[in-house]
Amino acid sequence: MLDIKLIRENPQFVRSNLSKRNSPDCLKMLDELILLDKDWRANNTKLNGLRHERKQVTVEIAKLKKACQNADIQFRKATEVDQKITHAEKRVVEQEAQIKNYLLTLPNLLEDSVPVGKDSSENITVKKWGTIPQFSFQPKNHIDLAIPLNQIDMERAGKITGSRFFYLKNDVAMLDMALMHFALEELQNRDYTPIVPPYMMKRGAYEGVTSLGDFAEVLYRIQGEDLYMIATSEHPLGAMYWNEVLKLDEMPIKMAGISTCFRKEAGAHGKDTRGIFRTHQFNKIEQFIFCKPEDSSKLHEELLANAELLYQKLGLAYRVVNVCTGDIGTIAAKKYDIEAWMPAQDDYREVVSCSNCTDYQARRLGVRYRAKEGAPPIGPVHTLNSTAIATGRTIVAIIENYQNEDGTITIPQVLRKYMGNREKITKKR
RNA sequence: GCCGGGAUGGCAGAGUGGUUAACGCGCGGGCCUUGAGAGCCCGUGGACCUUCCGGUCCGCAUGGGUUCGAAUCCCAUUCCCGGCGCCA
Repeated sequence: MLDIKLIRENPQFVRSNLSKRNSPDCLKMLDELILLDKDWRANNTKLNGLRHERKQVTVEIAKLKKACQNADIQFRKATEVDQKITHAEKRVVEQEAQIKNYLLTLPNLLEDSVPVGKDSSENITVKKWGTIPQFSFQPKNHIDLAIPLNQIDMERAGKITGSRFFYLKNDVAMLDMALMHFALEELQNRDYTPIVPPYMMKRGAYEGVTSLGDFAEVLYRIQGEDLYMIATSEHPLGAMYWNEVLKLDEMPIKMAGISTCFRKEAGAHGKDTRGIFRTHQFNKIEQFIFCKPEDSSKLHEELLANAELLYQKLGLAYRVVNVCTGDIGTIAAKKYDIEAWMPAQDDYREVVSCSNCTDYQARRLGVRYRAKEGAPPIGPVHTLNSTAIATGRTIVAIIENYQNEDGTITIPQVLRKYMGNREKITKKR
């Protein structure tokens, strides 16, 4: 959510920033919001005047009653003003709801270093790491490797839940846990607090951490309850301090979220349908930070560096892209993606998304900070989030990058200690 | 799930139908002081208007209701505490 005061005081600045997003709707909304806000303020002032009038009458009645005098005239006046108030209130409440809706829909302001572009094809590669593996044979995709080894069962998952679900079995089931354990240990060594959050959230909390469009497209709702399954632990971690005021000396708060993620993938029909690359359910370790505004740029780089180091330790080649204005999404002011090399696709694919949400998410959530106990709040904090490891896609990368000609898969060195010190994934009964 | 108790500013905690959320702590500013502290004075939730002097409204968990008037009475919901029940 943007600061309505900034919109009032400096509409040109907001307008020129939002125009980089290549979305005429968004500029139209901004113009409508500015007019609506002006009208609301006028109506609100009028309403306050009426309420004042109403209070005066109440005071008169109290006086007359005390003096045992007749107050019929005042009662009549009260009823009259009440009607006007009811009318004015209705309009003001409606306008407030509309304004809130505009504010929840308008996207974040972008940082200057975000490249201008129309879609993901115009993201800028800022770094490449590692060597793309060369195979002396035709490399297979993760499914054609894992199924003969009896490590993944897609068919039976389809039978009980439909497409985009899976059973992980044997070594790959262990690999899933090993990746979680590995990422968690690395982050704990950097003072990130491990947290298992709730896997469901109320709508009100959810509106604070995500954009309204996500409710239909990605979130599973629990029938008959005001609860949504989390799409990432970013959401319950972000909502953790909902409507709270943090103290300066307790920031930055660095957390490592541990959770399964649930996504409808409603807008992804036909994309990545084979295997476990894009699924309705996967495990993920997520990094999340609450910090002072002046620290967020620096910490954004830290989150990226943490994620990069994990992929370096896993020995997976990747590139880092600076996501452009047309692809960045509603809440981020700047976003990096890490894309790992996927041999079967002969391309880099997204495995990490690392965002600086500046004050946008925090303002929606009402998370502010104060200098010390007793001092008044200074303003909204900044929030940042980044994948550490999402197991599904990382498993795909490992299986494909570490495949051997005989169809077995070498286990990356750093994961062996979590997998009984075995070196290879082989066929299981 | 049942019975009982509760939710008031950053914190602690009064107010239990009549305009004003007491007192305190904390925090900010001022006076005093070589300085610090103590002491004293003023201020300290949010929104809106403003000619910058000030003015108005909202705010006592949330949403309704009763009343000329609600932190206070009634109903529903959420959460917390205690007791009972159920449960991996």
